[in-house]
Amino acid sequence: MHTRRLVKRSVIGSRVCAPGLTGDAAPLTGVIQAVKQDNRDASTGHRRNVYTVLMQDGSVKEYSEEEIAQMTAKAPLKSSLKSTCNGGQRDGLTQGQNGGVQRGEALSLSPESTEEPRVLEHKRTGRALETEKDHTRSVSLLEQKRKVVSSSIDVPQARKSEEEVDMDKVTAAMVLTSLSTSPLVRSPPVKVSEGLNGSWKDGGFTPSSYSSSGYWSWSAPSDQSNPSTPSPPLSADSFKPFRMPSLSGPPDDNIDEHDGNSLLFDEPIPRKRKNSMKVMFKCLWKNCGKVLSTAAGIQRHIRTVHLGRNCDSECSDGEEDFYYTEIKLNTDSVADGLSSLSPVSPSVLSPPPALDQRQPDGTNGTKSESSSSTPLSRSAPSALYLVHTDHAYQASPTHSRTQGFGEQRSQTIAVLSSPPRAAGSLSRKSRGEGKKCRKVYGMENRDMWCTACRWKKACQRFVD
DNA sequence: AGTGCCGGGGG
DNA sequence: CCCCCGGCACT
Repeated sequence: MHTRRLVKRSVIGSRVCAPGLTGDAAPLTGVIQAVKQDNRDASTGHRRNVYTVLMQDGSVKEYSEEEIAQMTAKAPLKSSLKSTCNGGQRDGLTQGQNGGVQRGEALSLSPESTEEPRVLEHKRTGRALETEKDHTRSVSLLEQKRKVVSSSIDVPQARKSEEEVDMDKVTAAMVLTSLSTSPLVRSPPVKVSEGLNGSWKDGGFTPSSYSSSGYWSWSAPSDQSNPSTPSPPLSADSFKPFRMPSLSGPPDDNIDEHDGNSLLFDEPIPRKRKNSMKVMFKCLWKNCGKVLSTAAGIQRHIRTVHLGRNCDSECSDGEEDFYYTEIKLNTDSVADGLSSLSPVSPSVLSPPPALDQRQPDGTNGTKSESSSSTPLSRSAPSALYLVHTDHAYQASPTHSRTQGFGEQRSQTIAVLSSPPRAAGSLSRKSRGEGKKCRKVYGMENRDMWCTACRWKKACQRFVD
């Protein structure tokens, strides 16, 4: 099917690889300037297209459809052009995650696919035309490319060189395009997030712009409801700036990303995503629940307030880590995309409220709503927290310290910020899922439980 | 079945 | 109060 779709559409602006006047010896690349149908000329009787190509050397030539197709298809060398132009193979390669299906088609290059190049082209000029006609396809390709960006593929380079060669006026545009483009792709989770974290975290919260790694969402405003497409895309605006240089190099980026595109494509391209995350640090000390925006702050808080140490961080033995938890709030729409339940309301973004509700002593009835142990558990989340928890033992420092019960540190857990169970039973909230004395100490050590647990009351030690 | 804890009891 | 437990809601 791809062939059908690929071809026959406007290819103006597409680059092609054509044999020089002398033949294959010196292949030239050129840009299709016009296409016309020529019935008369067809020796075979059926009509065919004649492409007017502006060659890199400035000359203008006309080629029949077949000629162009062949040129591109035949010489391996030239194929570079092809890939350069359309990036088709890349698309196929990188599909991994989602949307593998449709992309697959892009992969195969048939002779006809010669025209595919134009897809790429839309970076520059020809895009408007093709867009209109074949935007659907274009979009998918773009998407793919975007996704692929990070992957290491040699294609890019080839393309680049080609472009340099044949692009004259277009070159500039290309460069700009590639530089500013695609948001892309999978962000190396950890790295990115950390880096970003620090920055915004310290400065107060900046609700939007942080993209978390691991989660992507596609919530294009206009069409998040595309259940069938698992693919996501992702990209966060914030990435743009650095992404190019480091990740994939200019070449692959490709594509779209220009405003122009967005205008041209009426389809919402999932690219501009905002994955925003916030990181908060919550004190886990019994009945404290203080939430600070910086790790240092929370550590200091714990050190001074709970551990009774006044010295600076130097004298810290790291114990503070056990008493606070890092919470990442993912404001983006993973939730809405995945859970498809409720549209996200911005209001939910602020973590504090959610956290606060339960910290009080747990007796007011709202205590355990967010679970720290079940990832993505609740339904209809509007935002989600990634809780990075270190231990929650705030019990008696001496105890936990020396005994070291579960030493599992750093578990990353996702918790939803919106009141999970609102929908369900009103009377009873779901029970807290965090560690409780019983779990931590076991029935054998019941005497070590907090009194509340002993009384079968809401645990006050491990308040989640 | 195991767990969390509300709502009630007894001292 | 302190301590304990029946029993329900959840997982």
